[in-house]
Amino acid sequence: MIRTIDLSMKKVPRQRRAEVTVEAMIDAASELLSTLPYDSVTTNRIAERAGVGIGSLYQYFPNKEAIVARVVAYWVQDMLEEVGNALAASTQLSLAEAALAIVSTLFEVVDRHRVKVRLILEVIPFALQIPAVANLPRTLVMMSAQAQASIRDRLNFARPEVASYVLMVMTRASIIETVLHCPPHLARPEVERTIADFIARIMVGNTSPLVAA
Amino acid sequence: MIRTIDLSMKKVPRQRRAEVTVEAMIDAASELLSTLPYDSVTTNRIAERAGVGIGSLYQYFPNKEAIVARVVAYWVQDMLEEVGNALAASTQLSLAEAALAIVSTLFEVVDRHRVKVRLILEVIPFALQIPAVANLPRTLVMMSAQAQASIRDRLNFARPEVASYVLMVMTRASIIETVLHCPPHLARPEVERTIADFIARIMVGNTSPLVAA
Amino acid sequence: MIRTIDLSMKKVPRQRRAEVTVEAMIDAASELLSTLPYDSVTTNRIAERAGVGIGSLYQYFPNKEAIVARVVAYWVQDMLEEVGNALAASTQLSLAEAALAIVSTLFEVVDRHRVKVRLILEVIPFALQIPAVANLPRTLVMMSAQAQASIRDRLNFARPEVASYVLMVMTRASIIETVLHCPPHLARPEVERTIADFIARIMVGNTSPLVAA
Amino acid sequence: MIRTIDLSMKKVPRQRRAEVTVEAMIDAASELLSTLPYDSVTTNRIAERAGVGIGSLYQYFPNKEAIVARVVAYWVQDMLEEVGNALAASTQLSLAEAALAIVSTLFEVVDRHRVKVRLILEVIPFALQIPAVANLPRTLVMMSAQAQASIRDRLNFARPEVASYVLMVMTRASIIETVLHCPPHLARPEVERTIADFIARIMVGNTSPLVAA
DNA sequence: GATGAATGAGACTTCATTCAT
DNA sequence: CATGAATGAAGTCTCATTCAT
Repeated sequence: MIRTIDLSMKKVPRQRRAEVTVEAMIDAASELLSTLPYDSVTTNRIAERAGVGIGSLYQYFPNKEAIVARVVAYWVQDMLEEVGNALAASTQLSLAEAALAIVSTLFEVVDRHRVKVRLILEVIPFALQIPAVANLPRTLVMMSAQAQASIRDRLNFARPEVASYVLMVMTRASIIETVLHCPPHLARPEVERTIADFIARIMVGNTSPLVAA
Repeated sequence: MIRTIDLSMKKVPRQRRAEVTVEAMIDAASELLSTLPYDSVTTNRIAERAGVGIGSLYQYFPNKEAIVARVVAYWVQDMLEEVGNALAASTQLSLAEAALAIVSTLFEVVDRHRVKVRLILEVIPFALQIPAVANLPRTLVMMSAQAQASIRDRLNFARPEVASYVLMVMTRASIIETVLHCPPHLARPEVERTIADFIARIMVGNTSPLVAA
Repeated sequence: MIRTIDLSMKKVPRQRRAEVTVEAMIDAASELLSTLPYDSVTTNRIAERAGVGIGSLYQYFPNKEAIVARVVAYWVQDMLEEVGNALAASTQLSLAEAALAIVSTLFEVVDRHRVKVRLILEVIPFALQIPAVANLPRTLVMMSAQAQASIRDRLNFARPEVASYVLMVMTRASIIETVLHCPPHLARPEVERTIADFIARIMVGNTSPLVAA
Repeated sequence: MIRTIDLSMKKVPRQRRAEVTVEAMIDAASELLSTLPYDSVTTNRIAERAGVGIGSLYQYFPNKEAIVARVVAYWVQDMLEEVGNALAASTQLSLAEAALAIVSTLFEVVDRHRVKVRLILEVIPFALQIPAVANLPRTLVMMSAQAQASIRDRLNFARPEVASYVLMVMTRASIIETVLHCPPHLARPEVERTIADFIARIMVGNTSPLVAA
């Protein structure tokens, strides 16, 4: 039922020359996707921009979906790397400080890659079928869990898994929503601080009798 | 830069007969959008399903976008109405109870309209340019504010506007994300309760010195 | 396992205007098939020659195969009509005379439609999957049987069905083969007479003890 | 007007290694042709299956037609050899016995090579332009004439050449047609016997005054 | 000699939109 | 007003063939 995009290549480039070509095609696709309306990004234009024949593109990618998916997968990989690096730097903090650190980190990364995030979440029709994207929620939960192991230990949720999930969804969604669609009359830095604050409240509140039982 | 979809009709139906025709076209479009892959919803098919000639469709709508936008606008209107009704019924509750009530309400409505929500947020490429959709965040904030006036008064955020915005974004986003993409190994009711709980924590936490001061 | 070509039209022409268009397309296809190498007969060229847009072609035919199949079906229909008429005129003859009449008839028709016969039997790759073509053997047997009812009664084959089949295959194949590929050093009229003679021998021979038992 | 396929090789393999390579390419082509739909047999696939680079293929064959033609030529050569051997074993028989022997022989060979026969006669578009195929009728006539020299002498056709030609066409065509397209409701062995019987009638009939005179 | 990356003409097909009837 | 036949630009993708390495 749930189709998954095929990321495999028709032919794996063996020679250095071919590698360069494939790279050029992916770069071209990436640039065009970031520039033109999605439906204007045609395979012909990608090939043209990459400076290769359309036939070459189809030697390595079985169809249009495949190359777009590949590009998106790279984007996600890059962004996750950045997030990972940043999170790794935020250990050894108090709960509130950690919340702010994580939120700031995500905010910064999402903001810098605003265009790509929008493409993935709101433009490319099958983006959610791309494995790297479909796994994002889980990946992010795992990453922050690892990075914040010390914090997690201090938390004491009745259902840690559910709590982590909701916490991450709220964090991620509010950040992305703010970056992409924040009403202009609200000051972004303030929104950012508020998000962090709310996240902290949730974590702190955990110590209250309301939840942990 | 930010294009807005033209919802105006080429010609306003004057006769009763014409009104019925337009309605049939919108119903047909609505059904097809809910049924087929987006790219399979062609204007010709809409006309056919509505039992009118393709020419008639273009007498009332300037292009494909227009009729799709119109359909989406109706969807949004309907859903907002339901949300409004439900919220109105949840006054006079404690903070925690109110949080749970609101979350449950939204959950239920979003879940029932799952297909349409997904179409709006993840499928129809220009949905976010449709005024009714673009205004959704503000509208929801206002609606819940009105409905929960008593609660809002008991809250005491430093920046009420920012707080409301973030609160609503977190609520909305986590609900929608859960409805559309909740990992199967998490029990939905539990997720729902957790969301409500977290929202309550944020509101309750407000009384703590951590924030308001 | 045995695929059959779909001859149905995507849309049946309702208006007179549409009928004319479809006719033009079929005529154009027929002419091009009789003129160009098969692979050069493209749908675009057919539309161009018919003086219509390529889109119009695809309104009525789901694909290239369909229009080619339609053309072939018409060809077969026309030829069968001619054969039928000619056979009807050859009743009331002696066995030998009837054999000659039938062979002559078929020879004449096949020869006049030489180009089309070649296209059907040797060029169009899927011709044998077209119902009208696939049924040809049976159809021909039936037609000649009807026309030559009086003769058939005088024959007395042990297995009439098998005998008819073989008789017709031999007749048809030798005629077509001769028309299409007769070695130039053999005089065609003589070949024709020989074929008729051999067919007669088979029928006459039937009276010999060799077969009928 | 009548184009003939170029069977010549661009370069004649001089080294033993090259010979092996060419053989591999021909074998690969033969297997693919016998296995896949004709349009799926691409030069690239042939090279791949042969375990050589596509470039190598074009070192020895000027184009796709050439290699296909070469394959077909080999097929025909093989089949003719089998026919020859079989016919050689059927001398010294009575007319009727000889007819049955020849027909049986051809039937068996054609049936065993059914797939290749179909490819040659109904699938490969230019097969009839391949010399080996174009000469088949003459070749078969000559072969059976040689093999059945004693019989031929006993026959006494007015125009031996024409008679042989027609006799062979009828035999060949009815056999092939039966193997490839015999209606399922007819028992093949019976059809086979009937063919042989009819051929015998023709030959025997020769002694009757109807013809020879 | 062998390779295989690269090519690009051109095939089929779709669908939003127009306009004569 | 309504119709639906007609349009054609533009998209995806294939495959025989070349040529630099």
